[in-house]
Order: sequence, then C-alpha cells, then structure tokens
Amino acid sequence: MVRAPCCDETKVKKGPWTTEEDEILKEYIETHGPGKWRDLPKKAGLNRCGKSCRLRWTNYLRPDIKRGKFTDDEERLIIHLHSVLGNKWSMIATKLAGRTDNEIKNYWNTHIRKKLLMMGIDPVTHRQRTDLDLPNLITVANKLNLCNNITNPFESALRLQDVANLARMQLNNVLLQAISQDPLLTNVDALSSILGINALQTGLVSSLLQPNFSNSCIFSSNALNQGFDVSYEDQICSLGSERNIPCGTDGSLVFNTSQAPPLVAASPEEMAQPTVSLSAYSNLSNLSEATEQLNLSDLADDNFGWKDILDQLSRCSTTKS
DNA sequence: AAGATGGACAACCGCCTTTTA
DNA sequence: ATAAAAGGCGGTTGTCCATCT
Repeated sequence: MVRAPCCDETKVKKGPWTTEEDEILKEYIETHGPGKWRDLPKKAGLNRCGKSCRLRWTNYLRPDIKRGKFTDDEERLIIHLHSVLGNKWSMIATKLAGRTDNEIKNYWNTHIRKKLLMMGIDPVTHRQRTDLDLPNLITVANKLNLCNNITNPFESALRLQDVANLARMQLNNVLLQAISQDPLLTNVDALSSILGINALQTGLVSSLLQPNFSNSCIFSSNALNQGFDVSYEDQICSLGSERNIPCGTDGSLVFNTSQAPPLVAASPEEMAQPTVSLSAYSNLSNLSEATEQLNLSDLADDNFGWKDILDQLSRCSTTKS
C-alpha cells in the first residue's frame, strides 16, 4: 500500500525552527492540546509539515523535558538499559524522566559509544572486544599524558610496557588480596572463574588511564557499568563485602594494593626494565624492532594476555610503517 | 585572520505499527 | 475486514559552533 505524503513537501518549510514558530506551536498546543498533527499546521498558521510539528513538540518544546548535561547516574542507567534493550531508544527514554529518545540516542552516539570503544568495550555487545583497539588505547593514554610527546618507537614500547606491567602488577595484587582473604580460594583460576578475568583487565586498564592513578586499584561502579551487566557488578560487590574489601559510596570496590603481599614490584621504577640508554635506540626504524630489542615477548607468567597486547601493538606498528 | 575540521545536537526521512472510520 | 491516517521509531543528515592549522 502506497502511503500518501502527510503534506506537500515542496511547499512546507524545513530546517531549524525559529523562536516565532516555536511560540506559535506552543501556544496552539497549550490551547488545543497535542494531536491531530496533520491539521495542526494549517489551524495554527504554520508553514510546516505536521510530522515536523510533532517532532518539534515531543523532542524540544514539551514542558516536561529536562535539558542540560546528562548526570553520571543517567549515563550509567542508559548503558545498563542499552545492554538489556539494545537500540530501543524510546523504551530507554521511558526510564529516564524528562529525556527524549532522540536526546538519548544522540548522547549515546556522540559520547557513550566512543567512551566504550576507548575502553575496549564493544558498544553493541557490551563485552570486551576481542580485537583490542590498541591505537585507540594509545590515543587515550596520550591524551592523559601517559605517553605524551613520544615519537621514538622505543620509548613508545617502553611506556606501553610500563602500562602493561602496571596493569599486570595491579591485577596480581588484586587477585592475591582477594585470595588472601578467602581460604577457599586457593588459586587464581578459581577467583578468575568467579570474577571473570576480562572484567578485571578492563577495570585495570581504565584505572590505569585515570590521571590520578595511585597505588590502589579502583573498580568504580561507573567503569563496571560501562562494560558489564549489573549482575556482574553485584557479583563483585558481594564478593567485596564478603571479604571486607572497602566499598565506596558509589558502590565501587577499592583494593588497596599496599595491603597485598609485595610479590611484584611496587612501582614502575622498581619493575625490571632493561638498563639501556634511550639514545642507543633512537635510530630504530619501527616499533617491532624496538620491542624485539626490549625482549618484550619474554614477559614471564603472562596469564592475562598482556603479551598479546604488546604483540598486537607491534603488528599495528609494522602495518602502519 | 581565515579556511578546514570535527563534535554536538536538532531535524528529517522512510519504514513500521497502531488506530480509526 | 479493510484501507487510510496517524503516530512511533531508529537511522541518517544538516547545521551550528568551537577548535585547530
């Protein structure tokens, strides 16, 4: 069945609404109520398509619309609802008072989606991406001054090794911390099966990318919600309370690594690094060569895939050069 | 200073579902 | 029961504006 157009599109005005048009539409709807959109433009004296009037009203002029920046709570809720409902923006909007589906959709596409991608989380599946986007990770790290102004491939590799080692160190400590408080958990595998190692990795990376990163590993509920189902967060939170791990007011778990046995170096400086002069490698042609010189492939006890990360980085670099 | 670029958001388009006569 | 109108929805485009080069 061919549908007749709701108006003569060649004669109606398109594009941004003027304040005068807004006033006319608002005044008309306040008097006559919304609805009968096809007839509305003619009756109100607007040279607009009825559909355009409806959208303008529902997405912008409606008095119950809440404008302004999305709060952290709203963002968390959107991410959670999206993980359950997918791109059902109108359904998501029903759970956020005063927000329109269009507004939420725009916010998702311009903010949240990018944020998740930068964290290595697939915004469609809400799971950690298997094809870790290292260039993005490096971009984020650069933005946060982790690898600022580094053009030398050797230095890039070294800094990334720092990031990887820090993450590995933190992960080890978190696991040891949890294990030490639960006699039933006698090995890393057991704990990993409860928490899910990918979740830990993601939490660690996001923690490491925080500018105020210190000697503690914070799994904020925000970071968790951005990547995982709420049930997942619940798992971790209940684990935390069972084991007396402090919980932040926002539901975050704070693992203070200083309480864990010092089985790994406590600071990047103390970590085993090749004692070489950077200048000696300044003429290396690419990152692959640099990583080879650094012997990065020889990361001992790499149960958590950091070697893969470095390998991928190396491959990315080779492809680019 | 000016053009290029990219981010943010409003608005539109086309299809689908629901309602109405 | 059926067709047309109305409304709803999600994807995409257009426009504005700030920042960069």
